[in-house]
Amino acid sequence: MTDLAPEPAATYVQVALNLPLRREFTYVLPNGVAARPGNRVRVNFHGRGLGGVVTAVSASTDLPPAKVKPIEAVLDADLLLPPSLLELARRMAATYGCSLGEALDATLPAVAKRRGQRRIPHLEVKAPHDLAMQAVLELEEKHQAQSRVLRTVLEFGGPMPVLDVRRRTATSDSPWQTLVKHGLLKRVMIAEELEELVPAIEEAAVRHELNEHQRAAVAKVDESVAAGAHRTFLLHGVTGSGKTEVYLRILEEVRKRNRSAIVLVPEISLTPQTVGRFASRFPDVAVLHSGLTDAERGRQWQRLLQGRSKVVVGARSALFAPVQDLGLIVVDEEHETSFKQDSTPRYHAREMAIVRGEIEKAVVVLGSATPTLESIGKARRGVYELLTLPQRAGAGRLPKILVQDLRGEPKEVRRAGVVLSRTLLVLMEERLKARDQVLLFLNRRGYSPVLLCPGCGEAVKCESCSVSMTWHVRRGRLVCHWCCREKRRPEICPSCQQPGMHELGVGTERLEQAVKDRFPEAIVARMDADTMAERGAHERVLSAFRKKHIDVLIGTQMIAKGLDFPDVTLVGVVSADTGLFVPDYRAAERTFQLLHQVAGRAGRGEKAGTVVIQTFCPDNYAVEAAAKNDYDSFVQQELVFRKLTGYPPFSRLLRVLAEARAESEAQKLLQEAVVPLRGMADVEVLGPAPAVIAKVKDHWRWHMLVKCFQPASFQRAMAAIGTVEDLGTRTCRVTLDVDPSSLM
DNA sequence: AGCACGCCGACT
DNA sequence: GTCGGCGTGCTC
Repeated sequence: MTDLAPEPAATYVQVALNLPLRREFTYVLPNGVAARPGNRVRVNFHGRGLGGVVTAVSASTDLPPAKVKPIEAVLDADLLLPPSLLELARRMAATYGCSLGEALDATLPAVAKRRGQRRIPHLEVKAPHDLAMQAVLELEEKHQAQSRVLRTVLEFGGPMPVLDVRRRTATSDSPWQTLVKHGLLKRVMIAEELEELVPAIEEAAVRHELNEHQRAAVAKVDESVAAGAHRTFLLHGVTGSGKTEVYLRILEEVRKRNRSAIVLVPEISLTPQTVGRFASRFPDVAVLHSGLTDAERGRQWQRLLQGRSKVVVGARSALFAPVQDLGLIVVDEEHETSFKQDSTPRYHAREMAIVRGEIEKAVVVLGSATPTLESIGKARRGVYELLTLPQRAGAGRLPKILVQDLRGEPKEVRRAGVVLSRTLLVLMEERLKARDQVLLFLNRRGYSPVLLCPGCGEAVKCESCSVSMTWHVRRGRLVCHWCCREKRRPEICPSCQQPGMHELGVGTERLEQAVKDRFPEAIVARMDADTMAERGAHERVLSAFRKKHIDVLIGTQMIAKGLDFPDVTLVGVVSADTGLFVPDYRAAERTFQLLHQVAGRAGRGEKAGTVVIQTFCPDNYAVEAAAKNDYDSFVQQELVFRKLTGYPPFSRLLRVLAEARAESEAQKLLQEAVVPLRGMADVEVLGPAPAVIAKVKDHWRWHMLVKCFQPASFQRAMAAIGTVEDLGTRTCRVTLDVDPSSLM
């Protein structure tokens, strides 16, 4: 009865799954199904369907055959991940200590589940309104989480995305799931609202005349592209020096050689204005922005694989565009922190751009008016080639910068809380009379960052985080900027029961109020995360500003970058000091960058611009250098500080963060993790110590900072720390951050 | 990361 | 007595 016919040889594949498991799993290919490395597959993993990527194919396996499950399906067989991108993902996993599957997930577009729009889970109130209201009150006693969730959804007034509910209430899935089970809430799938990013070609394809510096830069880069070898350039051009025109010319050259190019821009710059500029010059440009549906993203991918688009513009993830014959990668505004992903895999697009350049023998151009110290350091060591654009192109002139020492302001101005110096007020009045436009920059949203009891000196703090809550007038609530928890404003001090809580400090909301009070006839608009929550709001305000329907625009970081309005002749930095005293070695660098960028918003057109920088620290070297527009002098001084302290560019940093409900647990975990690092050559460890924000969402945080002075010691430190999933426990989460952008 | 199994408290 | 909370273990 034995069937002697030989079994056809089975084929096994290694599959990387998007899980924090740093190993691959073996599956068997069903008869007649073929797969290659780079194919995306669907597999059954522990009872659930998961997408994965084939990384290797083999004829045998050491595993007991019973354990090996078959591949369920090979997805989009024609959409094969190019080997160079598989290699890039491997390098990413090795550098950032994530699993290959996680790295690949960042590299590949999401599989479109359905044709058309993506549907995301929402919660809506199922019970009648008064019943739900009653439940909120009843649950307040014993199930605060459920009460908060229900209240939040009720107040939202319609289906609310689950993600937002969780963020707003700082809870897990379990409270809303219980509410669903009890019939108070209902989970519904609703198509995500999407706006089309229309690459409106407002601007004609003007080819600006290049000045000699621009010409030299283009020639240098083109020479390298022609040579067909990898090379990284650092293009340092002052604001308004015409960096974009340089990129466009280099792109033209690359296209002439029939090679493709990727342009990475910060998320915030991905406006129709920028896109239009590229689109008008390169009709086949593919724009990869965050508003694309998964299906659209997939289609773009296909177009790129087929070589139908050869120029790609996009934010961080556009780096993984599967273009053929890559010749050039541009990273515009290379100092922007949005190039660093702040969730796993915590990669830096700039670093990965260079790796991709190495793999595919492409030229990389990093551009900035204020390059990071890391990049300048590399340029000085000859790792990058420095190209400089020292003057403004076209009509623009550098603005006049005044530093206003706030220490000299009369008491009544300071006591008012809202600090608009007389200098700034006089200039505003003058410019508004002339029908010019004014930008006021303040990097702090809300009305006041602190609500203080003058009696006992206690500030209202978030119950879940160790930060004070910000008072938001329009919402009429206190908001925690770390966990988004909200609560009503207490009438009396929570600690000493005295009335008369006092608003301390100034945010954009308060500034807006002050400006409206002072200039009642002016049209004032505010741009920050609060006013821009609505889709399309960003575009709407900027377009109104462009049409001069707004006289004064107040904003946070959001207005610091890229805005180019010819009638802005006055820029006020309301407080240059907000970022100066944060416990981060880049405090000075970030302040300089910000001041420089903001100042660059003035005098873009024919008219001369003025910038007023208000500060309590006029002697600080970052403020001084920014006021003099002197990047080199800033770098000179900052390098001395970095050398002395051993921070980048003189080391590479590695941050390990442990978070747990019990503080001692986080502490203990790190104290064990640090042992193998102690005494390691060319490695210095700071900590373990409580993190700057010691508690977030009821989790206590400890961290340590590892300075690695050699590439080899970085590798050793990474190996010694081991895998995060081994380190972490059920109750203590561990995060490994290479080249961390935040140390909080 | 999920999602199972397995053990202790507050409800019928 | 059970329902249901979240603490360990495993995944080809």
